[in-house]
Amino acid sequence: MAITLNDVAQRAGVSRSAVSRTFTDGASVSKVMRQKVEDAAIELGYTPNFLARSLTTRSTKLIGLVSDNFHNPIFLEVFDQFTRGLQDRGLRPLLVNLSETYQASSSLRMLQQYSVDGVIVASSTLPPEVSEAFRSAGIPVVNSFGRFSLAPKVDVVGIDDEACGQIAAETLLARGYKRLAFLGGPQAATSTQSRLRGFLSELQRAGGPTPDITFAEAYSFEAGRAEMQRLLRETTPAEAYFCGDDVLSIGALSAIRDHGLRVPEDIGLIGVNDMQMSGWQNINLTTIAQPFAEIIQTSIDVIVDMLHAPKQPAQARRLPCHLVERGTLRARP
Amino acid sequence: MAITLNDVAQRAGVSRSAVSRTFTDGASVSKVMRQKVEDAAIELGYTPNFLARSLTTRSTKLIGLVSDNFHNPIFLEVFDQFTRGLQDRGLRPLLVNLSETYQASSSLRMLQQYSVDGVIVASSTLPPEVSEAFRSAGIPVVNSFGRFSLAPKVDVVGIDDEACGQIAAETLLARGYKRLAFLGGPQAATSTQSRLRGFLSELQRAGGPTPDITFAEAYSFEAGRAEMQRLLRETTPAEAYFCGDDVLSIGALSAIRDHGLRVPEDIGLIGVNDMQMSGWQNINLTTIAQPFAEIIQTSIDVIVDMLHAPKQPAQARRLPCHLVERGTLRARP
DNA sequence: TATAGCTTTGCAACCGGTTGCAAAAAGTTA
DNA sequence: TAACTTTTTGCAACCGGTTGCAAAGCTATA
Repeated sequence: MAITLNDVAQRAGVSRSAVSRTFTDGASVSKVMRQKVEDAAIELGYTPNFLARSLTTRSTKLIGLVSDNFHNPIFLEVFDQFTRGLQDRGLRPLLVNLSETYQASSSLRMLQQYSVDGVIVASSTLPPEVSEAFRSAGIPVVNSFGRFSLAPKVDVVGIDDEACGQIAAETLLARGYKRLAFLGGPQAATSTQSRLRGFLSELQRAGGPTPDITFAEAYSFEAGRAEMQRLLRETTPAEAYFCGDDVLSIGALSAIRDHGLRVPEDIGLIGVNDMQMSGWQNINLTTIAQPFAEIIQTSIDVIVDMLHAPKQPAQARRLPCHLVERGTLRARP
Repeated sequence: MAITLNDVAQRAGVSRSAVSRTFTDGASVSKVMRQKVEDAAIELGYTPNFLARSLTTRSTKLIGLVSDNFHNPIFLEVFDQFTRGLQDRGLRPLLVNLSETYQASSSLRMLQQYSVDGVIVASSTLPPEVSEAFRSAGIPVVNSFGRFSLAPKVDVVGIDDEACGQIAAETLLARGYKRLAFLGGPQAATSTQSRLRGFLSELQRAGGPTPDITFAEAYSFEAGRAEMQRLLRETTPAEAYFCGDDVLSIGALSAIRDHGLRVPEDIGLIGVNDMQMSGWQNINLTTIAQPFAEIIQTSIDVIVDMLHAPKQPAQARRLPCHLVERGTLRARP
């Protein structure tokens, strides 16, 4: 069926090794030999089989890209940038979608069977153990969008979630809001916890109010909407909410408007992420931007480095966030 | 490093073939042999190398998932369902992101080198030649979201774009709109052309008006917004617009509201896709739903069938769309 | 108990490549 | 031209598996 090394060798009247060498950088082949082989190869339409090659070179150029975030719109941008970045470096993303029916443990086994060169775990909600399992299995791994830690067991590239909470607190205080609230993502998510911690500590430091604290079931529109509906029904709403992320904020926004209240006049809202849609004029959400491009670039750099020099001590990197002002917070008093 | 067949064979004191057979369904192994091997395998933590295996079995279970739609939010849902569907059948998606810097031709070469078992081209904008190239190379391929044709050169699973245009026309006429317009996606996109054709032919059949016709630069929020801004500035707007897709509609919606007009009171809008966000209360777009789940399921079924019985004659399947009524068209008069 | 028939097993070749090694070829130097 | 280097080449073994084939082991039958 497909053209192999042997076919080319035979056609060119040379040894198999000769053919192999012309397709291996840095191997010793004379000009005339190379010419002969290349002619035959072009004639037959030969292209070397990467998988067979990987058997001896021990490198497949396959990178497992595992995530459980196939519902949050920001992840389309994330996948876009990851796939392009990997492609640019000659690496191939093998996509893994974790869910109830497909556990992290089976993905480890699977990625092992495919001899991936490395794994990128792209998720702000998966527990660190998922990434750690890859490292224990001897597979280079980086956890993108993971939680910062001073003594990480695997390499992590993410934002400074605490600083993020801090920025939210500063911003809301500077706008003169008095009754504040935190409307987080799922309570178990590592990102939610850290953002809350930063938010609280900055409020305390600045002598601000003690905020109400609630959590949505997920980082999703529906969850944000449902939780905000509950708050509007059962409580006296705060003046401004720091929401776990943008999609949650947009859900909350819709609940507030449905309830007949105006944003930012009656209630202020600030999110996290700065996803594309937050900039859409009919949403126009004030939010704290994550540096997606940098996180992804850095993650790829880290994994590429590991391919060449495996088993350096793990390092956690946190990249800075910044405020993006739009229309869901009132102006400075 | 990794545990191989040999290690297990040695540990269990049996031949390599015996080990191979215990890990191959349908091979002949006695109970006691299987036990011995499995014990040794578990002890050593052995798991067979899929790539080495693929060399002789000629099946990698790798499926190329190629797309150029990494910006339209619906594609996150699409990737989610594709990856899950493939995983459920033991197939692995090798993701390819086509762009200016990464052409279809290099992706063909690349996927050949990785001996993928098949390819899914998921795009409503790529020309048919992209899919056809895979078929010519002998790789089973299905074009998801591709354009219907009576004599397709490759298998296609998509919606009936013409019927879609027809539904739009019927709906707008039934609502009593008189001045209609088509605001399409990129003029070159196959989907745009067919939707327009169906729209026009139904208007004509029903004795409706002749609509204005314009095209946005892309299926994107910005493009829809820009084109609608231009229309509002330079023309007398129509009473209702049939927009190329939802994300385009949402862009148009934002332009209309910014211009001080109300939807649906001043201008009506109907999209195509029914992506998640269209249902969000702050958008609430009337639209024509694509049966994403069915298209994806069918695509996977088709490719799986091809793995077992390759080179059947190509077939184009079109799945029905349906209207989803929300808030951007006025009620029946 | 010998014989036929079926199952289980190991040998060895193969899948499509790479690579260490030694022989052959080509290039240098005296 | 002989002796010595350096480069190029092919052989053969190997990467981690699978599989056709024939020999070995079992069971059933006469």
